[in-house]
Amino acid sequence: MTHAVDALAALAQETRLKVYRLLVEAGPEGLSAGLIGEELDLPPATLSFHLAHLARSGLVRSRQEGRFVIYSADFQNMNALVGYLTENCCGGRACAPSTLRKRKTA
Amino acid sequence: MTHAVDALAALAQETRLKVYRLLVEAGPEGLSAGLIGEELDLPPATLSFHLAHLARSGLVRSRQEGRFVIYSADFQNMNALVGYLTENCCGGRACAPSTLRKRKTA
DNA sequence: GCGTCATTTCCATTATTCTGGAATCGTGGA
DNA sequence: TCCACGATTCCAGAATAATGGAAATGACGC
Repeated sequence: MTHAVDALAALAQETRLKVYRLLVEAGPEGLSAGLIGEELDLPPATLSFHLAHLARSGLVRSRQEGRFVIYSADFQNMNALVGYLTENCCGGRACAPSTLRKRKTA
Repeated sequence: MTHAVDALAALAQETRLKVYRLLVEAGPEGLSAGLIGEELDLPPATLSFHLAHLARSGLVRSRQEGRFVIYSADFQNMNALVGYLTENCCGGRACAPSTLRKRKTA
């Protein structure tokens, strides 16, 4: 529960959402902090603040690679979050909102 | 984009997340404001503030029914949000994080 | 060890959000 | 019309989050 709130709060901010989506697009290889900052044109302190926030939330991982710190999206945790949000949907009864069934999430 | 941030911000708060999950569980019929407040033990002003927030975000709908206002989860918008978050996953390349593929979301 | 470059921490300022009591609005029944 | 009740708005105080410059940390090559 607290985890979910943290994860959602991490994404509920324009800059962090941009960072996150950039990392989702980048895939498991991830991107260095520097590249992200360049791409989104952010001052280092601001970027670091937001990256730390995302990492704390579990939605993003970081690994050191030489002088760089590489960030990447944690797809498992994102998936757990989505699961949590739709848990017990419609109290187990047949679920009218059909759109929820169609997902295959490429 | 702004929509996504609003939706995420709406859920990124313990009380609102509880309300939302309650409504997901309740299904399309929804629950009256009063019932929600009773269930979660919230003062009316606080509850109203959070319900308004959720409704503004589009994740929750409200309809008047006699003297009651009934709130219900908007499953379509939630689904759109999830889609947005995983858009362009891994830049279109074969997607290593397999967990994302398995979802069928009952 | 020393300079360089990537990233983070420190800090103060500014802005935003949460909370809940009291007053108000709106609907329906008597 | 008047009352009762459900829900919302108003307001102000308290708490929390975002921003970015400057200084500190850490890693590598020489």
